Amino acid sequence: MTNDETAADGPLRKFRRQSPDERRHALMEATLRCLAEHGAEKTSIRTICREADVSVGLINHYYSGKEALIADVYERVANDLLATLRDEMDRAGGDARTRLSGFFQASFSSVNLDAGLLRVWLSFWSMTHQSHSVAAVHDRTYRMYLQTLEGLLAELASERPNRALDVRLTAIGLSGVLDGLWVEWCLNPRTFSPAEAVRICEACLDGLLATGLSPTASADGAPASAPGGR
Amino acid sequence: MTNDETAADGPLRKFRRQSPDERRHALMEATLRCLAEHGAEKTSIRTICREADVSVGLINHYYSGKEALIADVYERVANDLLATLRDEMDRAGGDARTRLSGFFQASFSSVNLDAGLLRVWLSFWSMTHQSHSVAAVHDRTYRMYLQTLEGLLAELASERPNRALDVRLTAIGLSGVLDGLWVEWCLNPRTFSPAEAVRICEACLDGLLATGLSPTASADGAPASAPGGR
DNA sequence: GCATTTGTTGAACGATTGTTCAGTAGCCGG
DNA sequence: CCGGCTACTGAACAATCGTTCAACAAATGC
Repeated sequence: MTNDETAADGPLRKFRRQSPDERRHALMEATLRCLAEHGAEKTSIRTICREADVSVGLINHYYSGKEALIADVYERVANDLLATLRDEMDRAGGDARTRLSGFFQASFSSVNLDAGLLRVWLSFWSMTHQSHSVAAVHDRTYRMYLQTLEGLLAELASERPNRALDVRLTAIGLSGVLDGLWVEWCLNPRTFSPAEAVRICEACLDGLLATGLSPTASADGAPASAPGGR
Repeated sequence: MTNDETAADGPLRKFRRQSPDERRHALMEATLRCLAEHGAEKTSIRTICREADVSVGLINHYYSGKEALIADVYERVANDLLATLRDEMDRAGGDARTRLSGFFQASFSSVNLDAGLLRVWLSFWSMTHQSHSVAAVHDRTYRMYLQTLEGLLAELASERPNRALDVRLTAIGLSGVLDGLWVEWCLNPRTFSPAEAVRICEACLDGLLATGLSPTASADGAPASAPGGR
């Protein structure tokens, strides 16, 4: 079952040589499955190798260590996620507001709403402290994530030139709601539904757009009754 | 230095007997320091015992295992955080809107903005999968956290009876922004400032209040241009 | 002062960790 | 068909993991 050799190969072959690219990809996939299933704490070199159906020594042949492997997986997972979100966003519609809604809905689609996926991201985040490379991957991918949101918001702002809008802060706020709700849903799916999460994001976006979060406002965090607070 | 015996005790005493409550408290504090410093992966029974200046066997005398100890720490940390937030909130002012601002500011005060503290929470969250008790602590404490926000929002809604407001969903949204921004700040403090985080929360709150998130709205997550959207 | 209670120790257990490296074997050019 | 390259194996390593438990010692009551 774990060995999908063609039948003609016979039982004699001990292993199959693969190109570095193929093998690296297989190792990353196996690592991903292990992280999702057991979490970072229980994911050992041996667990990964058993999942990938290779021997313990192979990982250190392709990677300098466990840390480098996981950093590589992080980069791949983050890029895949962003690509998926962008696809769904573009599929949603033409104007910026509709595409933002598509972004929200894709964020809370069944593909992403998985406790295993949360375990994967928690593993990455826990490693940012001990591993420079993992922290670097986080910075790089999160910046791209923000840039995607900023692009949409800039487009949306140009459609409504009468209002000022701090694109950077608004994007940060959106990513905050999205991430926060996603984490909480994965930790306890019974608290709210994905559809409710999307509605919350829409409402927050409207609030961020109305306020504008203009950079000219006072720098300190004074509470100050909100200007449009009625 | 680690032994603060009174001078008269002399160098002969090997250890000091303590009451179960004292010892349990000391073990929890030591565990907290270890989780903040090294993360869950590198926090072993031996690390904790060295930090608490006790022998390896003592933990299993007070707790059924590592898991039970950490669940206990989780409960304590979550309760302490909520108590602090409530204090700062009440200190902020009288009306609900001002107290909510106080809640925001306390969430992003220097006490909470610590990468070590994030490591602690990541440890807890990663364990919800393998440990029933840790998951139970999360459910219980997060519910109390939500109830605090819901109380403030209900109070705020009663001050403005003309608008409908889904208190539950709004509280979930707020907790999402707060958590999401907090996690992201701890992962990379250079992206935005605490004061900016507070401003974002205020703007999101205004948006949530304006929309009302009334439960009568369509249940599906249809984008639909927001009713009050200018 | 002595016996009792029990908080505390620390050696020892088997299991598992990441990494190393000498050796094996699949595959490709000849 | 055969040498050579190298992807690959897997035993072995030292270190560390969580847990156990018999022995020890500090406090308490007598």
